[in-house]
Amino acid sequence: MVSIGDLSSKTGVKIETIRYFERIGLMPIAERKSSGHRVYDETSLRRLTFIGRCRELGFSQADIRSLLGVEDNTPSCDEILSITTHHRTSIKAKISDLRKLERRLSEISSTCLSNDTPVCPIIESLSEIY
Amino acid sequence: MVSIGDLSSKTGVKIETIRYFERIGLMPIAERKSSGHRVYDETSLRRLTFIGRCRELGFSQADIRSLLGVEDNTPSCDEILSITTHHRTSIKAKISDLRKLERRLSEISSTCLSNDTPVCPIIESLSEIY
DNA sequence: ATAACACCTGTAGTTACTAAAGGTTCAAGG
DNA sequence: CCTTGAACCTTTAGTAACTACAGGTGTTAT
Repeated sequence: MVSIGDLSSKTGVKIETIRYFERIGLMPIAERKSSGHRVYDETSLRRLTFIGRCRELGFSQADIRSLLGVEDNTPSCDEILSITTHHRTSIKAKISDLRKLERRLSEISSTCLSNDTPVCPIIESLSEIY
Repeated sequence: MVSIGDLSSKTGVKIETIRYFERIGLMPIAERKSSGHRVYDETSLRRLTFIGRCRELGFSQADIRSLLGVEDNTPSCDEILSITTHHRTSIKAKISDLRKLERRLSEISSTCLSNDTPVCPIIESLSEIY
Protein backbone atom coordinates (compact mmCIF):
# COMPACT_ATOMS: atom_id res chain seq x y z
CA MET A 1 0.00 0.00 0.00
CA VAL A 2 1.76 3.10 -1.24
CA SER A 3 0.99 6.76 -1.81
CA ILE A 4 0.58 8.43 -5.18
CA GLY A 5 4.03 9.98 -4.78
CA ASP A 6 5.63 6.56 -4.31
CA LEU A 7 3.75 5.17 -7.29
CA SER A 8 4.91 8.14 -9.30
CA SER A 9 8.57 7.69 -8.46
CA LYS A 10 8.40 3.93 -9.04
CA THR A 11 6.90 4.29 -12.50
CA GLY A 12 8.24 7.63 -13.63
CA VAL A 13 4.70 8.84 -14.34
CA LYS A 14 3.99 12.27 -12.87
CA ILE A 15 1.48 12.60 -10.05
CA GLU A 16 -0.83 14.85 -12.04
CA THR A 17 -0.74 12.38 -14.87
CA ILE A 18 -1.72 9.51 -12.58
CA ARG A 19 -4.72 11.50 -11.36
CA TYR A 20 -5.49 12.34 -14.97
CA PHE A 21 -5.39 8.65 -15.92
CA GLU A 22 -7.85 7.94 -13.15
CA ARG A 23 -10.14 10.72 -14.39
CA ILE A 24 -10.20 9.38 -17.94
CA GLY A 25 -10.55 5.77 -16.84
CA LEU A 26 -7.13 4.39 -17.81
CA MET A 27 -6.46 3.73 -14.15
CA PRO A 28 -9.21 2.42 -11.88
CA ILE A 29 -10.63 4.74 -9.22
CA ALA A 30 -8.13 4.57 -6.40
CA GLU A 31 -9.04 3.64 -2.86
CA ARG A 32 -8.66 6.38 -0.28
CA LYS A 33 -7.45 6.70 3.25
CA SER A 34 -9.84 8.37 5.68
CA SER A 35 -7.95 11.59 4.98
CA GLY A 36 -8.81 11.39 1.30
CA HIS A 37 -5.29 10.50 0.14
CA ARG A 38 -5.11 7.85 -2.57
CA VAL A 39 -3.53 4.46 -1.80
CA TYR A 40 -2.25 1.95 -4.30
CA ASP A 41 -1.29 -1.72 -4.32
CA GLU A 42 0.85 -3.97 -6.51
CA THR A 43 -1.92 -4.34 -9.12
CA SER A 44 -1.97 -0.58 -9.63
CA LEU A 45 1.80 -0.58 -9.89
CA ARG A 46 1.75 -3.21 -12.62
CA ARG A 47 -1.01 -1.44 -14.49
CA LEU A 48 0.67 1.96 -14.39
CA THR A 49 3.99 0.42 -15.37
CA PHE A 50 2.25 -1.07 -18.37
CA ILE A 51 0.63 2.24 -19.33
CA GLY A 52 3.95 4.06 -18.92
CA ARG A 53 5.78 1.62 -21.17
CA CYS A 54 3.06 1.81 -23.80
CA ARG A 55 3.35 5.57 -23.68
CA GLU A 56 7.11 5.37 -24.21
CA LEU A 57 6.45 3.16 -27.21
CA GLY A 58 4.15 5.80 -28.66
CA PHE A 59 0.86 3.95 -28.39
CA SER A 60 -2.16 6.24 -28.44
CA GLN A 61 -4.54 6.32 -25.51
CA ALA A 62 -7.10 4.54 -27.67
CA ASP A 63 -4.57 1.74 -28.28
CA ILE A 64 -3.74 1.52 -24.58
CA ARG A 65 -7.42 1.32 -23.78
CA SER A 66 -7.78 -1.59 -26.19
CA LEU A 67 -4.69 -3.33 -24.85
CA LEU A 68 -6.04 -3.00 -21.32
CA GLY A 69 -9.53 -4.06 -22.33
CA VAL A 70 -11.01 -0.95 -20.74
CA GLU A 71 -14.22 -0.70 -22.72
CA ASP A 72 -14.55 -4.21 -24.09
CA ASN A 73 -13.24 -7.39 -22.58
CA THR A 74 -9.67 -8.38 -22.04
CA PRO A 75 -8.27 -8.66 -25.54
CA SER A 76 -7.01 -11.91 -26.99
CA CYS A 77 -3.36 -12.40 -27.84
CA ASP A 78 -4.30 -12.06 -31.52
CA GLU A 79 -5.92 -8.69 -30.91
CA ILE A 80 -2.88 -7.51 -29.01
CA LEU A 81 -0.56 -8.56 -31.80
CA SER A 82 -2.84 -6.84 -34.29
CA ILE A 83 -2.81 -3.53 -32.39
CA THR A 84 0.97 -3.73 -32.07
CA THR A 85 1.45 -4.54 -35.74
CA HIS A 86 -0.84 -1.71 -36.75
CA HIS A 87 1.13 0.67 -34.58
CA ARG A 88 4.38 -0.52 -36.15
CA THR A 89 2.94 0.10 -39.61
CA SER A 90 2.00 3.66 -38.75
CA ILE A 91 5.45 4.27 -37.26
CA LYS A 92 7.04 3.04 -40.47
CA ALA A 93 4.76 5.34 -42.48
CA LYS A 94 5.74 8.25 -40.26
CA ILE A 95 9.42 7.49 -40.77
CA SER A 96 8.99 7.41 -44.52
CA ASP A 97 7.08 10.72 -44.47
CA LEU A 98 9.77 12.37 -42.38
CA ARG A 99 12.47 11.10 -44.71
CA LYS A 100 10.68 12.65 -47.67
CA LEU A 101 10.41 15.92 -45.77
CA GLU A 102 14.07 15.83 -44.94
CA ARG A 103 14.99 15.35 -48.57
CA ARG A 104 12.79 18.26 -49.63
CA LEU A 105 14.28 20.50 -46.98
CA SER A 106 17.76 19.49 -47.95
CA GLU A 107 17.06 20.35 -51.60
CA ILE A 108 15.58 23.70 -50.65
CA SER A 109 18.49 24.53 -48.36
CA SER A 110 21.09 23.66 -50.97
CA THR A 111 19.83 26.43 -53.26
CA CYS A 112 20.50 28.80 -50.39
CA LEU A 113 24.16 27.92 -50.06
CA SER A 114 24.95 29.01 -53.59
CA ASN A 115 23.17 32.24 -52.82
CA ASP A 116 23.94 35.24 -55.01
CA THR A 117 20.39 36.51 -55.53
CA PRO A 118 19.07 39.55 -53.68
CA VAL A 119 16.03 37.61 -52.44
CA CYS A 120 16.12 34.46 -50.30
CA PRO A 121 15.64 31.39 -52.50
CA ILE A 122 14.01 29.40 -49.67
CA ILE A 123 11.29 31.99 -49.20
CA GLU A 124 10.91 32.33 -52.95
CA SER A 125 10.50 28.65 -53.57
CA LEU A 126 7.95 28.36 -50.79
CA SER A 127 5.74 31.24 -51.85
CA GLU A 128 5.82 30.69 -55.60
CA ILE A 129 2.36 30.48 -57.21
CA TYR A 130 1.95 28.05 -60.07
CA MET B 1 -9.72 40.28 -55.58
CA VAL B 2 -11.06 36.89 -54.53
CA SER B 3 -13.26 35.43 -51.80
CA ILE B 4 -12.06 33.27 -48.92
CA GLY B 5 -13.49 30.23 -50.71
CA ASP B 6 -11.41 30.93 -53.82
CA LEU B 7 -8.30 31.48 -51.72
CA SER B 8 -8.99 28.23 -49.95
CA SER B 9 -9.31 26.19 -53.14
CA LYS B 10 -6.23 27.84 -54.68
CA THR B 11 -4.04 27.06 -51.68
CA GLY B 12 -5.64 23.92 -50.30
CA VAL B 13 -5.95 25.56 -46.88
CA LYS B 14 -9.42 25.18 -45.37
CA ILE B 15 -11.61 28.23 -44.92
CA GLU B 16 -11.79 27.84 -41.14
CA THR B 17 -8.03 27.57 -41.04
CA ILE B 18 -7.60 30.79 -43.01
CA ARG B 19 -9.84 32.61 -40.54
CA TYR B 20 -7.89 30.98 -37.72
CA PHE B 21 -4.60 32.20 -39.22
CA GLU B 22 -6.01 35.71 -39.32
CA ARG B 23 -7.10 35.43 -35.68
CA ILE B 24 -3.65 34.37 -34.52
CA GLY B 25 -1.85 36.88 -36.70
CA LEU B 26 -0.22 34.58 -39.26
CA MET B 27 -2.33 36.21 -41.95
CA PRO B 28 -2.97 39.96 -41.89
CA ILE B 29 -6.47 41.20 -41.08
CA ALA B 30 -8.37 40.85 -44.34
CA GLU B 31 -10.21 43.68 -45.99
CA ARG B 32 -13.98 43.35 -46.15
CA LYS B 33 -16.70 44.04 -48.64
CA SER B 34 -19.61 46.17 -47.42
CA SER B 35 -21.40 42.91 -46.66
CA GLY B 36 -18.64 41.85 -44.28
CA HIS B 37 -17.20 39.14 -46.53
CA ARG B 38 -13.43 38.95 -46.67
CA VAL B 39 -11.59 39.81 -49.88
CA TYR B 40 -8.04 38.86 -50.78
CA ASP B 41 -5.43 39.91 -53.33
CA GLU B 42 -2.30 38.34 -54.85
CA THR B 43 -0.18 39.24 -51.80
CA SER B 44 -2.50 37.23 -49.55
CA LEU B 45 -2.37 34.36 -52.01
CA ARG B 46 1.44 34.30 -51.93
CA ARG B 47 1.53 34.54 -48.18
CA LEU B 48 -0.98 31.76 -47.63
CA THR B 49 0.76 29.60 -50.21
CA PHE B 50 3.96 30.09 -48.25
CA ILE B 51 2.29 29.21 -44.95
CA GLY B 52 0.67 26.15 -46.51
CA ARG B 53 3.96 24.84 -47.87
CA CYS B 54 5.71 25.42 -44.56
CA ARG B 55 2.93 23.49 -42.88
CA GLU B 56 3.40 20.59 -45.31
CA LEU B 57 7.08 20.64 -44.45
CA GLY B 58 6.23 20.32 -40.78
CA PHE B 59 7.42 23.72 -39.61
CA SER B 60 5.85 24.81 -36.33
CA GLN B 61 3.79 27.97 -36.15
CA ALA B 62 6.61 29.59 -34.20
CA ASP B 63 8.98 28.78 -37.07
CA ILE B 64 6.54 30.12 -39.64
CA ARG B 65 6.18 33.28 -37.62
CA SER B 66 9.95 33.74 -37.64
CA LEU B 67 10.22 32.97 -41.34
CA LEU B 68 7.52 35.55 -42.05
CA GLY B 69 9.03 38.09 -39.68
CA VAL B 70 5.71 38.48 -37.88
CA GLU B 71 6.97 39.68 -34.52
CA ASP B 72 10.44 40.93 -35.40
CA ASN B 73 11.64 42.27 -38.71
CA THR B 74 11.93 40.41 -41.95
CA PRO B 75 14.55 37.77 -41.27
CA SER B 76 17.86 37.67 -43.07
CA CYS B 77 18.77 34.84 -45.39
CA ASP B 78 21.11 33.53 -42.69
CA GLU B 79 18.30 33.41 -40.16
CA ILE B 80 16.07 31.56 -42.61
CA LEU B 81 18.75 29.00 -43.33
CA SER B 82 19.30 28.59 -39.61
CA ILE B 83 15.60 27.94 -38.89
CA THR B 84 15.48 25.45 -41.75
CA THR B 85 18.62 23.66 -40.64
CA HIS B 86 17.34 23.48 -37.08
CA HIS B 87 14.10 22.00 -38.33
CA ARG B 88 15.99 19.42 -40.38
CA THR B 89 17.95 18.43 -37.31
CA SER B 90 14.82 17.85 -35.28
CA ILE B 91 13.29 15.82 -38.11
CA LYS B 92 16.39 13.64 -38.19
CA ALA B 93 16.15 13.17 -34.43
CA LYS B 94 12.49 12.21 -34.75
CA ILE B 95 13.35 9.66 -37.42
CA SER B 96 16.00 8.12 -35.24
CA ASP B 97 13.61 7.95 -32.26
CA LEU B 98 10.94 6.29 -34.36
CA ARG B 99 13.42 3.76 -35.68
CA LYS B 100 14.37 2.81 -32.14
CA LEU B 101 10.69 2.42 -31.26
CA GLU B 102 10.14 0.25 -34.28
CA ARG B 103 12.99 -2.03 -33.31
CA ARG B 104 11.65 -2.36 -29.77
CA LEU B 105 8.19 -3.17 -31.05
CA SER B 106 9.54 -5.69 -33.48
CA GLU B 107 11.43 -7.44 -30.68
CA ILE B 108 8.39 -7.50 -28.45
CA SER B 109 6.17 -8.81 -31.24
CA SER B 110 8.55 -11.60 -32.16
CA THR B 111 8.14 -13.19 -28.74
CA CYS B 112 4.43 -13.32 -29.48
CA LEU B 113 4.77 -15.34 -32.68
CA SER B 114 6.37 -18.25 -30.88
CA ASN B 115 3.51 -18.14 -28.44
CA ASP B 116 2.84 -21.23 -26.37
CA THR B 117 2.35 -19.56 -22.98
CA PRO B 118 -1.10 -19.11 -21.47
CA VAL B 119 -0.50 -15.38 -20.94
CA CYS B 120 0.33 -12.85 -23.68
CA PRO B 121 4.07 -12.18 -23.72
CA ILE B 122 3.57 -8.63 -25.03
CA ILE B 123 1.42 -7.68 -22.08
CA GLU B 124 3.78 -9.49 -19.74
CA SER B 125 6.89 -7.78 -20.96
CA LEU B 126 5.21 -4.38 -20.73
CA SER B 127 3.87 -4.72 -17.22
CA GLU B 128 6.84 -6.45 -15.62
CA ILE B 129 8.13 -4.75 -12.47
CA TYR B 130 11.86 -4.76 -11.91
C1' DA C 1 -39.38 34.84 -54.85
C1' DT C 2 -37.19 31.23 -53.18
C1' DA C 3 -33.87 27.73 -52.96
C1' DA C 4 -29.16 26.55 -52.52
C1' DC C 5 -24.95 27.89 -51.41
C1' DA C 6 -21.13 30.81 -49.46
C1' DC C 7 -20.06 33.44 -45.90
C1' DC C 8 -20.21 35.44 -41.01
C1' DT C 9 -19.35 35.09 -35.62
C1' DG C 10 -18.57 32.70 -31.49
C1' DT C 11 -17.82 28.75 -28.96
C1' DA C 12 -16.53 24.06 -27.94
C1' DG C 13 -14.03 19.86 -29.05
C1' DT C 14 -9.73 17.29 -30.30
C1' DT C 15 -4.97 14.69 -28.02
C1' DA C 16 -2.46 13.97 -24.17
C1' DC C 17 -1.21 15.91 -20.87
C1' DT C 18 0.89 20.02 -17.64
C1' DA C 19 0.61 23.79 -14.48
C1' DA C 20 -1.22 26.81 -11.27
C1' DA C 21 -4.30 28.43 -7.43
C1' DG C 22 -5.84 27.72 -3.10
C1' DG C 23 -6.82 24.58 0.45
C1' DT C 24 -5.94 19.91 3.77
C1' DT C 25 -3.09 16.34 5.93
C1' DC C 26 0.99 14.10 7.34
C1' DA C 27 5.60 13.35 9.39
C1' DA C 28 9.51 14.90 11.84
C1' DG C 29 11.91 17.96 15.02
C1' DG C 30 11.92 20.87 19.18
C1' DC D 1 2.11 19.18 22.05
C1' DC D 2 3.06 22.37 18.53
C1' DT D 3 4.91 23.93 14.46
C1' DT D 4 6.72 23.77 9.93
C1' DG D 5 7.41 22.06 5.50
C1' DA D 6 6.46 18.53 2.35
C1' DA D 7 2.98 15.94 0.21
C1' DC D 8 -1.53 15.57 -0.87
C1' DC D 9 -6.33 17.25 -2.39
C1' DT D 10 -9.75 19.62 -6.02
C1' DT D 11 -10.83 22.54 -9.78
C1' DT D 12 -9.74 25.12 -13.55
C1' DA D 13 -7.09 26.79 -17.33
C1' DG D 14 -3.41 26.38 -20.59
C1' DT D 15 -0.63 24.02 -24.49
C1' DA D 16 -0.39 23.07 -30.30
C1' DA D 17 -2.75 23.52 -34.18
C1' DC D 18 -6.40 23.31 -35.76
C1' DT D 19 -11.58 21.38 -36.73
C1' DA D 20 -16.43 21.40 -36.21
C1' DC D 21 -20.69 23.01 -34.98
C1' DA D 22 -24.72 26.19 -34.19
C1' DG D 23 -27.24 29.79 -35.63
C1' DG D 24 -27.46 33.67 -38.48
C1' DT D 25 -26.73 36.81 -43.02
C1' DG D 26 -25.42 37.59 -47.93
C1' DT D 27 -25.33 36.15 -52.85
C1' DT D 28 -26.69 34.03 -57.01
C1' DA D 29 -29.46 31.41 -60.25
C1' DT D 30 -33.77 29.89 -61.77
